[in-house]
Amino acid sequence: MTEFYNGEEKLLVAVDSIIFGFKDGKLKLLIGKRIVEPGAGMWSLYGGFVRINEDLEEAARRVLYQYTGIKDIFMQQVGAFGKVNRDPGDRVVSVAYCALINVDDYDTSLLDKYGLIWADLDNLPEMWGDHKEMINKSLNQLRHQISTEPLSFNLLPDLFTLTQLQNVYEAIIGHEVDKRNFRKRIKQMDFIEKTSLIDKVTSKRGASLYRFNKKAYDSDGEHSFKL
Amino acid sequence: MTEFYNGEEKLLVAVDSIIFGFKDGKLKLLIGKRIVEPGAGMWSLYGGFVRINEDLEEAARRVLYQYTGIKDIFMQQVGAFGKVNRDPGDRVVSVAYCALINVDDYDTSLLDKYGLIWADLDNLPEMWGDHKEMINKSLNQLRHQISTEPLSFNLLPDLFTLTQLQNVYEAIIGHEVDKRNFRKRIKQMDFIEKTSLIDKVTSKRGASLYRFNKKAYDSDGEHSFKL
DNA sequence: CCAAAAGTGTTCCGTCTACACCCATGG
DNA sequence: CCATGGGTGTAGACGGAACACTTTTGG
Repeated sequence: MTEFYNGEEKLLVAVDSIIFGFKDGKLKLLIGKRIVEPGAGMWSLYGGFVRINEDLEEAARRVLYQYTGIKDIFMQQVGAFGKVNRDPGDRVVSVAYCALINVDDYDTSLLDKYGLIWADLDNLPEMWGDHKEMINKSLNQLRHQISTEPLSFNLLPDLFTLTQLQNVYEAIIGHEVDKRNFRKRIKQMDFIEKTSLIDKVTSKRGASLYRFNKKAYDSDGEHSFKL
Repeated sequence: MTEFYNGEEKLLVAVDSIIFGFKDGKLKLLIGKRIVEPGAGMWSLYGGFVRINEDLEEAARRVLYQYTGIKDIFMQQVGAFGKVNRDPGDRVVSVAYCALINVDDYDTSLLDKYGLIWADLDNLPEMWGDHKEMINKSLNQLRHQISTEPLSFNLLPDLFTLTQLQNVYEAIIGHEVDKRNFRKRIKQMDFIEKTSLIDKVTSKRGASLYRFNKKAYDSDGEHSFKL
């Protein structure tokens, strides 16, 4: 590529991944201990440097895949973090990306290899640099988004019970909601379909299984719900 | 600074400024024609490269000041834009920042010097690269924010009439609202104070002047209004 | 038979919306 | 005297929040 902007200073650009996972009814966060200096041994989001020939989002996906084996999931930009001294190792501008997955859907062997763990969101250790700030911003974003977009379904199997759906919802917003009100709202969303199947695993009585109908959702347009 | 991350690729990092201005009851956008290749002559946001020893936000402020003489205003990050080919001149990751000002509060001599103009938001020309995308994202953000934060007051003098306030509000959200409902909401916000002064300039009858009380606002906590 | 989860309606209250007329004044 | 912008109230619709009991069945 011809370079038009000679004489300008170049910087390291990194991506950091904020991966929220759902497990045991709670939100978790994927973190690991830094293995490189400076700051080796500190808890940290994992990330990597953006290469000259890859998009920011590509870089985020590459890094996610490398550390977790996860691919093809929805990742969303949280923002750029660019204070001069945010990383004592060098001047690094970092772009944070976030994703939301179901912990049990993925294999943990890679995680072990890199020493990554699912930490409890409401009991995080001290974090490296400005990572706490990234996490907070992302969490805010997530909570806002859940009232306009159907995030919860990323965390559930194709068929799920309403109680499971409610558990996911509560984990994200961070507090409990009334069961009857919740189910009333669901009933009005025609893109959440009741099937004739019954789940007998999680309860003795058995609960109806539901399904998220993406086509109905996409074609609907009107989504002023809270889920 | 010692460099810990040797061997990683460095990129150009730029900031682009999305400056919304309010004038004649409408939202405007500050744009100019590119003076450097590639793409010289195309309409563009103005921006600049981030230096190794300045924060992203510092860079945004420096560039804003350089082109407009404006300083000490609230700027907010819109996001990072980092597709590989977004700028044919070189690999550039750009972080967009946005601000909102009142056009008449500032001197235009610098703008003329750099060939910047206040373009009509709803009648923008073709824009360079991904700048249209930046603008749209920023506008969305702005419209969301106006329901949680008192943006409008940046666009008004210290003392303003309710009609002026309503004009600003309508310009941002992009449609008209009912006068009585609007004023009802205002009455419930105790951080918008009626003064005993009357403005006789804009109407024959005269309109009461109001003031935004920042202290009352900050100490209030509860701001579930729409303004 | 009992523990555990599923399922189900109603009432109240606050908020948003739609809507139309009189007032004061300068020119 | 009239054109211009300033100022005011009410009624209905709607949506969110609070609230408790019955059902089924595996162990």
